[in-house]
Amino acid sequence: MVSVQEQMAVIRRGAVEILVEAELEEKLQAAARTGKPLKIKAGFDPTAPDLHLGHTVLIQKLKQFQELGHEVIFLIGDFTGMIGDPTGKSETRKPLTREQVLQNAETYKEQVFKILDPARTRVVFNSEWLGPMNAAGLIQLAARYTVARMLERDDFHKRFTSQQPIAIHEFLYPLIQGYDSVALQSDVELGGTDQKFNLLVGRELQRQEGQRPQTVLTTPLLEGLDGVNKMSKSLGNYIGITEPAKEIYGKVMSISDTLMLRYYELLSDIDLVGLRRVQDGVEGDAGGAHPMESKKALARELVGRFHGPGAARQAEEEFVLQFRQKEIPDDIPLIEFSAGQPVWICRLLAETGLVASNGEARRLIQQGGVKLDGEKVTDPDLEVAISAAVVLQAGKRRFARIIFKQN
RNA sequence: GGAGGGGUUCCCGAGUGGCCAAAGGGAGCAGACUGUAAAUCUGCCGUCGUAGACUUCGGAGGUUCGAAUCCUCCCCCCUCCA
Repeated sequence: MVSVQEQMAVIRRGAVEILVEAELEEKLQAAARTGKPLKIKAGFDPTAPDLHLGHTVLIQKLKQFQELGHEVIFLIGDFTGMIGDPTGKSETRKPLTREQVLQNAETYKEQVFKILDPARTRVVFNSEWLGPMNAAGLIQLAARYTVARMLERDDFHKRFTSQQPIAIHEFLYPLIQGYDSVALQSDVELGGTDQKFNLLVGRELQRQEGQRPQTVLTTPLLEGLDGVNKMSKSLGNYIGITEPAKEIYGKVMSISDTLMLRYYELLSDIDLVGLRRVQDGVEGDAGGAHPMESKKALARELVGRFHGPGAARQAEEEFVLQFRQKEIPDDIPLIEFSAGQPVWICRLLAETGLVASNGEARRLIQQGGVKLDGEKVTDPDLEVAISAAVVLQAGKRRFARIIFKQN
C-alpha cells in the first residue's frame, strides 16, 4: 500500500482546498491500519451530460482516490435535480422525468467510465433515501440550519443584499446535498470550488448526526483553450470528450505551454515525477522534457482515454503529416462543382464554407493564405477551370477537396 | 412615484450635422519566425467579383441637400432620491 505521505501528495495535486488536511491524514492513517478504504463521494446533476475536459478534472481526482484503493461513490442527484442548483441566474429548471433521469445517468456513466473503473465505482441515486422522506423528515432537516448561516453562502448573500429573489426551496439544496453525505457516511466529498458551501453543510450535518465530518476537497475550474476563461461550451473554448480523435489531438496541440502544464496537472495520469519533468522542460531547466514532446504525449494520453490508444497513434500520425510535413489530410470535406464553367476562386472559397464571404476570400488570397493543389494562389481574380479534382486550402488548417462533376 | 445617465460594428469603448464603414484597445484571421507554444513584427478585420455602390450606430417616424450625431414617440439598461 502507498504510504500516507505519498497519498497526501497525490491528493493535493491540483486541489484548491482541502478542509481539513490534518483530518484527512488521520483518516488515511486509520484506513491503512484497518484496511477499510475511505468513502469518497461526488455528486452529479442528472441534466443532459455533454462533458468536456473541464468536467473531468473532478473525475480525474476521483480516479486518483480510486487508484489509492478507496471507494468512490458516484452519486447521481436524481432527486436534487428536480430542485435545481441555486446558481441564481438560472430560471426554474424543468423537472426531469424518471426516464430522462435514467437515460442521462446512462450517458453519464458511459462517459465517466472512460476514466473511472466501473468495477470499483459505486453508483447511487439520492432518490433512494430522499424519495421515502416525508414532509416531517424534511422539516426536521430544515430545522438543522439557520437562515443566517445559509446567508453565509456567497451567492445567497449577494442576492439577499441586492434584493434579488431567493426562493425558499433553494435553501433546501445545500441541506439535501449535505444529507446525502449523512446517508452515505462519506469520509471525503469532492466538488468544484463553487460547491464549497454545500460541501461544508455536509460536514455540519454529519457532525450533528454524530458522524465524523467529511473532508472537503475542492477542485479548480479548468481554463479553456484560450488559457484565460473557464472552459465552457458557450465560450467555444472547450474540448468535448466525445469529439473526434483528431479534433482533440489538434486542440491540445494548439494550447500554450503554460496551459499545458495546467492540463497536465489536472487531467493527466502522469505521476508527480513525470509532472516535474514536464515543468522543467517548459521552464527550460536541464533534464526537462521538450515541451512539444510533452504536449504530444498529453494529446496522445487524452485522445487515448476517450478513443483508445490506436486512435491516439493515428491522430498523431495525421497531425505530424499535416503540420510537420505539410501534407494534406485525407478526411477533408468533399465539395462538388459542375465542370465546364470556370469558377472564380473567391466564389469557390466562399461556397465551400472555407471562408465567410467573397471579400474575406479576396483578402486571404492577398495575404498569401490560399493554396490550390499546394500552389499558392496570388491572383484574387483567378478563374478555376479544371475538370479534375483539386484540393483547396485556406490558412493552415482549413481544407476542402473539390470535385468537378460532369453534368 | 421623482431626478439623472446610457444603449455604437464579436466585446470594451471614442465619436454630438458632412472629412464616418465609424478612432483606440481586445478578441479573431492571415503572413514571417517557430514546436499549430510563448513573445515579436506585418497585414486584414460589414456585404456585393478589385469600382462604385449597398446595408449598419436600441426600434419606428420626422427635420435636413446631407443624420450615429438634431426633433418626436416607443423599448431596454444603470445610478441617485422616495
